[in-house]
Amino acid sequence: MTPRPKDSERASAKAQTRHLLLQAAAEEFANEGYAGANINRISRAAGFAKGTIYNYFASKRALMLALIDETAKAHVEFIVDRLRDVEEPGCRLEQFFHSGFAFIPLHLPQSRVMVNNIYGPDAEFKAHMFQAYQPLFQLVGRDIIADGVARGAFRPIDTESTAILLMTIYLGTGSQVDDTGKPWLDPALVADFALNALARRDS
Amino acid sequence: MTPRPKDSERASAKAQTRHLLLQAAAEEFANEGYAGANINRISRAAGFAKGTIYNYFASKRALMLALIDETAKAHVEFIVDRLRDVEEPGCRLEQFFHSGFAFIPLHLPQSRVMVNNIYGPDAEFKAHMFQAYQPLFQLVGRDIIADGVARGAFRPIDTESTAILLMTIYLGTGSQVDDTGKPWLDPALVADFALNALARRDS
Amino acid sequence: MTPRPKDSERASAKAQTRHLLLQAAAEEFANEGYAGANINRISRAAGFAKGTIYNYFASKRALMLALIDETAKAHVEFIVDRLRDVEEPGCRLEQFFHSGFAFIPLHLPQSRVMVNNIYGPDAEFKAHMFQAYQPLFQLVGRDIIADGVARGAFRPIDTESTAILLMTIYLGTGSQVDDTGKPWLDPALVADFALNALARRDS
Amino acid sequence: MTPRPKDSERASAKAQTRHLLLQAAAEEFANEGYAGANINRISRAAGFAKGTIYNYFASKRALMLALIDETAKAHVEFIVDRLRDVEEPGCRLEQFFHSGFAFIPLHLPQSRVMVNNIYGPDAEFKAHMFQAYQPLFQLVGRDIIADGVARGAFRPIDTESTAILLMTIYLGTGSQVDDTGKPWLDPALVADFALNALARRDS
DNA sequence: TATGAATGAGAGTTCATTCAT
DNA sequence: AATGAATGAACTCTCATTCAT
Repeated sequence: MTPRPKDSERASAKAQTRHLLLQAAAEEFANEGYAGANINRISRAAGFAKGTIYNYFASKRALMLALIDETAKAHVEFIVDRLRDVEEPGCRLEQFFHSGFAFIPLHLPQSRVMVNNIYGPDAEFKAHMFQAYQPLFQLVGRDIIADGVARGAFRPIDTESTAILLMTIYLGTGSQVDDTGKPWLDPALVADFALNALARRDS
Repeated sequence: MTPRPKDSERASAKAQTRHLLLQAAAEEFANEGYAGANINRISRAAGFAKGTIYNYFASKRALMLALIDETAKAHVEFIVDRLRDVEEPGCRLEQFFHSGFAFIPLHLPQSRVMVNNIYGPDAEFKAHMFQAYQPLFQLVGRDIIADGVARGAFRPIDTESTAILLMTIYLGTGSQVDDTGKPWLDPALVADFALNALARRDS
Repeated sequence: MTPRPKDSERASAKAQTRHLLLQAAAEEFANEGYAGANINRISRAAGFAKGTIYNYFASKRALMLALIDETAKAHVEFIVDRLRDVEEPGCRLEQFFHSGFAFIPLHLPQSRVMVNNIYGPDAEFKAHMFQAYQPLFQLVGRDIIADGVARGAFRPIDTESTAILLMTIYLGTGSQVDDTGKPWLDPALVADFALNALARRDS
Repeated sequence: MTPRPKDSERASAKAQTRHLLLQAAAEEFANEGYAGANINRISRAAGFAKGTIYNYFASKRALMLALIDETAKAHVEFIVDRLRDVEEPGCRLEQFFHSGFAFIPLHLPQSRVMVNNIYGPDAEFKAHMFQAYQPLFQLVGRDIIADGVARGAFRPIDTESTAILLMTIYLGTGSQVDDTGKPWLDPALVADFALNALARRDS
C-alpha cells in the first residue's frame, strides 16, 4: 500500500495545507477567542478560500480540537525531549520550567489558545485539554514531584495537587507576554520560586 | 436636594434591578464566555425583557466592564477587610489566600469571569481588570511581600514579579472548581506552597 | 361654560406644552426624517419626559399629522394675510414669493419637514399635506393665475398645472438653505423667473 | 489576465445579481424611504436570502450610495446622449426637459429615490447626489443657459442660480406621478414654462 | 481539491408605546 | 399632567456552513 510518488506528493501537499490552516487558526483564536474567531479570516490568512477549511476540518469546533491536539502533542514532546537526560529532581524541575518557557515564544499563539481554553468557559475544550496534556501532568506529578519526594529532594507534599499547582504557575506565568512576546516574568525567577516552595526546610 | 421617599424607593428599585442584571450577566459570562453570552438570556434570567438591560448598560461591553468594576471592588474590599488586623507578614500571606479563597465560592460566577478576562483574548477587558485590581496588587506587593522582606520574614525577592506570581497562583487555583463549586486544590495547601516559596532558607 | 380662571390657566399651560412639543418635533423630523426621528429625543428637547408626549399626541404619526396641520395653517395664514391688500396680479405673484420666502426662515424646521413630506415616500403624509395646503393652491390657482389671465396680465395658461408648478418652484427653492438658514437662491430671482414665465409675449 | 470563460460567466452572474439587488433596493427605498426600508425585504424581492445583499454591499448606507451612483450615471448619460446633436439653445432646453421626463418612467423608483434624497434629511446622501449629478448641473448651466445667453437666445440671467432652478423644476415636477407612473404635469407645459421664463422680452 | 456565492439562524441594539406611580 | 421603567417587535449585520462549479 505504499503510495505512489504522486500520492505522497499529494499527501505532503495536504499536510502542508493543513498545517497552514492550523497556524492561521491559532493566530485567530489567540487574538479573538474561540467564539470571536472567524473561519473566513482564518482561511484567508492561510492563503485559501473560505470553503477550503471544510475539506480539512469538519467544523469550527473540530478545528479547535485539532489545534489542541497538535499543540499539546508538540508541547509535551518538546518538554519530554529536554527532560530525558536530566536525573536529579531539582534539576528536572528547573529544566521543566526552562524548556516549558522556551516552548512558548516558539508557539506563542498556540500557547495563548491553550491558556484561553484552560481558563475559558468551554467545558469540552477544557476536558480535551486535560486529556491531551495528561502526559505532562504525569511527567510533573510522577517523574518530578513524586520522584523528588521519594528521593528526599523535596519536602513531603501531595503529588497530584502540586502537579496542578506547578502547571498552573507554568501556564499562568508563561502565557502573559507583552506585545513583543516577551514574558512579564523572568522564567528563572518562576523556576526559583517553585524550587523554594518544594525545598526541604532544613534545621 | 435630598430625594423624597418616593424617589429613594425608585432609586433603590433601580439599584436592585441593576444588581439582578449583573448577577445574571456574571452567570452567563461565566458559562458562555463574553462572545458567547447572550444579552437576551441575561435579561430573561434576571426576570426582565430583553430591552430592559439597555436601560442600565449601554452595550454588552459596558455590561462586562461594569461587572469587572463591581466584582473587583467587592473582591478587593473583602480581602482588605480581612487583612486589616493581621500584623505578621507570614500570617498576612496566609490570610490573603484564606480570605481570597473564601471570596470565590461566594461569588463563583463573578470569579470565573475575572479569570476568563485575565487569560482571555480581549485586551480592553484585561487592561480594565488590572486597573480595577490595582489595589490588590499593591496590597500583595507592598503590604505583604515588601513588608515581609523588610522585616526579614521572607527571603529577599523581587516585589513586583512576586506579586504577579502570587496573584497568578491565587486566581489560577482559586478559579478551578468542580461543578459543585468545590475547588480542586485545598486552599491551605496553596497557602503553604506560597509560604514555603517565600520562606528564608536558614542556612 | 366659561372656564374658571384656574381652568384657563391650565388650558394655556397645556397649549404651551403642546407648542413646545411640536417645535421640538419639527426640529427632530427636519434633522432625522420621520422614520429616523426619536420620540424620546423630542420629549427631552422640549423639556419633558418620554411619556409626556403621549398625553398630547396619540402616536408618532399623529404627532406628524398635527405638525403638518399647524404648520400649514400658519403658513397659509401668513401668506394670505400679506396678499390681502395687493390688487394687481403681477404684484400678487411677486408678493406670493416674497412673503412665502419670508415665512421659511421664521419656521425653518417646519418648512423642511413640509418639503420632506411632499417629496417623501409616505402617501398618507403627502395626502395630508395637499389637503392642508389646499387653500394655498386655490389662492395661487384662482386668485393669482386665473385672475391674472382673465385680466390679461398673464399669458393664457392652464390654471391648475401652473399652480402646481409655482408651488413646486416655491417649495423646492425655498427649502434649500445652507447651514445658517440662508437660501441658495435669491428670492427675487425666483420671483422674477416666475413672472417672466407667465408674462405675455408682446408683439 | 483576461478571465477565462468560466470566470467571465461568474463575473456576469455577479453583475446580474448586483443589478437585481439594486433594482429591488430602488423599489423599497422609493416606497418606504431610506430609514423605513428593510434590507430583508430587498433581498427577498430580488430573489435572494437576506444575507446575500451583504456579499454585494457593505451596509444599508453603502447600498443607497451605490444606487445613487448607478442611477445618476445612467440618468446623466441618458440625457447627455439625447442632447448631443441639438444645437440651438432653445431646442436644447426643450430637449433637456423632454429627455429628462422620458427617463423618469423608465426608472421610476430610482427617480423617486433621487428626489427623496435631494429633499430629504440626510446630508451625506444629499451631498453624494450633488456630486453624482454634477455633470448634469454643468450641462444645464454651461451648455444650455450660458450658451443661450451668449448667443442671445435667452435673456441675461445668472447661470448657476438658473441651473439650480431648472433642475429644481425638472426634479420636482418629474417625480410627482400618480400610481400608474403618469406625471401630474404635462412635460411640454413644463418645458414651455421654462422657455418663456428665459425668453428675451422683445422691445 | 479549491472556490466563493448563497444561505438563514441568530446576534446586539433601538425605540414606540404602555402604565403604575 | 408628568414620569420613566419595562416591554418586545423589528431592525441591521455577522458568519458557520453548504454545495455547484
